[in-house]
Amino acid sequence: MSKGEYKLGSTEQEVLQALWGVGRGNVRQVLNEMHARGRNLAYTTVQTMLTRLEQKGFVESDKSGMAYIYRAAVGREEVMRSRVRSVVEQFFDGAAAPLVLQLIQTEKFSADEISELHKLIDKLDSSKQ
Amino acid sequence: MSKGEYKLGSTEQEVLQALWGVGRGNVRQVLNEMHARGRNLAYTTVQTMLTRLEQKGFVESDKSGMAYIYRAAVGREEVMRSRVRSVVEQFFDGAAAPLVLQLIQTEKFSADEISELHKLIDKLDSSKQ
DNA sequence: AGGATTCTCTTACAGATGTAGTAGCTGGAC
DNA sequence: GTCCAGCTACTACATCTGTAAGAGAATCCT
Repeated sequence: MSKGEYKLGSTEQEVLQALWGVGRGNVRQVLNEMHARGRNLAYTTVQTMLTRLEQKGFVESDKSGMAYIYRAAVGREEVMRSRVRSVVEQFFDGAAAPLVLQLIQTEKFSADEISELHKLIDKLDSSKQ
Repeated sequence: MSKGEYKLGSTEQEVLQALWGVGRGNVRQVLNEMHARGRNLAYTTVQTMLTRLEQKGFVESDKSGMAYIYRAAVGREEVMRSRVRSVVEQFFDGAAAPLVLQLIQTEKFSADEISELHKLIDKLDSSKQ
């Protein structure tokens, strides 16, 4: 089953994001990061979240002195890709291209971004045939 | 938080997808669609889901004779876009272009898809400057 | 009419999630 | 040595989700 498919509640996700933000740290540091991001939770709430995230395998910790130091056990990239995958599966029948098309049509891109895309696609193009 | 914001559980989503699939129909029809998609739930489970979806405003119904006929109150497109938006916010700081880049780099596209993309981007390109 | 079928309505219940209080341990300040 | 600030551990509890059974009403078959 490859991965238990990143099933997280929304607050859990926020905490994980904060942890990615700090890299590694104890509860307090993650809490502060959350605050910095405008999310106010109680110390113990963050603690609970980190514990649960650890139980689910998204986070690891080691005890250094009195406090536990937490760090993410899964990469941001990895989780992101899985989220994108899930959207692609659910809404585009597994094909990513239509999503790209839809993004290009709906979202506004700057000229820079466009030429960036251009380059990339050209590269794909030539490596393909 | 923001407004309504499509917050659905996973089974709720599946049921909504099935409802999009059938267009409009009663519980039984949605149930059948679910079965067709390989998802086996009890009749009453689907019923519960539809009721909850209605409470949340994702679905509407009207009584025709004995049975309720359900239909989605939100478009597939709309929900999809919101899901994509949420990924973009969470992982790309709100900018869609990086997601497109990441998709292009990670996913495999057929030659057809590539030329399709090509065309689209050319169009964007010229309409932009 | 009487049973079978099919709906809706009501109720249940376990597990996940969000949120947090309280108690107790511990290392440093004094 | 005592006290405090900070950390963990344990506990709590309301909601939300997934899943469904059972009761009762309308409809249909024969």
